[in-house]
Amino acid sequence: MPPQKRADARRNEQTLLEAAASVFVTSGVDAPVRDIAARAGVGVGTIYRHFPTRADLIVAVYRHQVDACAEAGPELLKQEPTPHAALSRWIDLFVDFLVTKHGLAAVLQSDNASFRNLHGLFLERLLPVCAELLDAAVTAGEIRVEISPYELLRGVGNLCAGAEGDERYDARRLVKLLVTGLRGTQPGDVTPVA
Amino acid sequence: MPPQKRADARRNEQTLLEAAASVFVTSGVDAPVRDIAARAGVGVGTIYRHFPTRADLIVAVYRHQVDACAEAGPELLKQEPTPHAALSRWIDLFVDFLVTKHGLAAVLQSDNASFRNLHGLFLERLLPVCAELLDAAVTAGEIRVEISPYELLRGVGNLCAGAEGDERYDARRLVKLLVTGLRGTQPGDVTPVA
DNA sequence: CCAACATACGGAACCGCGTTCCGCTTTGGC
DNA sequence: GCCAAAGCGGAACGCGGTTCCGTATGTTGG
Repeated sequence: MPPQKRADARRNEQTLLEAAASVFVTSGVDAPVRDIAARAGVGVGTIYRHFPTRADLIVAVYRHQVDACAEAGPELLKQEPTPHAALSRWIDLFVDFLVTKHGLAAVLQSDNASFRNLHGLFLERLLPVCAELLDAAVTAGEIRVEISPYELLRGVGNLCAGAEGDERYDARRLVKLLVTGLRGTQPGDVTPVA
Repeated sequence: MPPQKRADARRNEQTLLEAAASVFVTSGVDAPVRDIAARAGVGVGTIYRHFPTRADLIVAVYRHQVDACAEAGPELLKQEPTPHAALSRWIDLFVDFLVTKHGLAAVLQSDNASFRNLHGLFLERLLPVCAELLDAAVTAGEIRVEISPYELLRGVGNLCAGAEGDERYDARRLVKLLVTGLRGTQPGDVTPVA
């Protein structure tokens, strides 16, 4: 068993998470590390002892929400009338999450080495869920297009990038288009357009 | 009439464009300005006298290709059997262009002030063309989904971001999905899937 | 309660990047 | 050949992530 961390260290870690979360809200996920340190009233060194890289901090801040999103998957599969509906709702959740975090989607697709972790966390948690929902929809015959869970997730993530602050661009609409497109062309299907 | 530029200046501008193009190919669009200067055998100052910002240099390097893409639009409208086919082909061109330029799509969606120009050039040249094709497809009754040219262009661009170097992610497939999705669900339609 | 040691802290320093600035060089019209 | 004007090189600046290390502080055995 590793020895307990010092009390002040644990306190600082908490403070940092809160400071980061709050700064992310106001200045976006791209906020300078120094700003977060300042907000938390600590030195930058302290950040880096707790979170080896910027990306780790971001991961830590959003871990709970990502988990929540992941856990919602199976629930939706039970509640919604069809697997495709569940998939669609779940993707809505994902999109809501991304779109409300200024700059998150953008940073998610940066292949900067330091952000691998971020990408990694999202994949690790969400990919299995996405796969489950997608599989269900496929075996239910609701999806007639070849697509991998990974591709779907990335596609949706990409569509969400830079979606804030541009009233001409509505990520949700495009994602909906994509998800609807998944079912391929079905004869006699009634698709509400508005 | 503005006075002629000095001979060495014109020569340098050319050299710079070539150097930049070549560096972009090997190191991606994100290559450091210093690398480009070194490759061209000039100082960084020279770059900035010719191209006020990084983005302007990128714009200059790709202007011809963007123009070519823009000009292909009306052509396709004449050649292809239907407006939707023309739109689809045109978007293929656009995607090809983006995907083969390492990092371009990513930089295109960065809302960094300095990249506004880039975004701007693309929009200025391509938006009208996209609008024309989209309009044609709409009035031909081939598209039953509300979408603006801007949104389409951005969506496609976004889907292309980070597409290189990830064999699990095929931007073309997703774009195709999106474009197919534009027609909405049509009864008895024959959509070639492969 | 008090050393004495490990642990954690602050923030200066470092590196890479875009961009700016300025003293020097080159060009081209006379 | 002369000399503005135009252009050039690259040092210097600001900013952001990350590292380092001298100092402070929590912890623990006496």
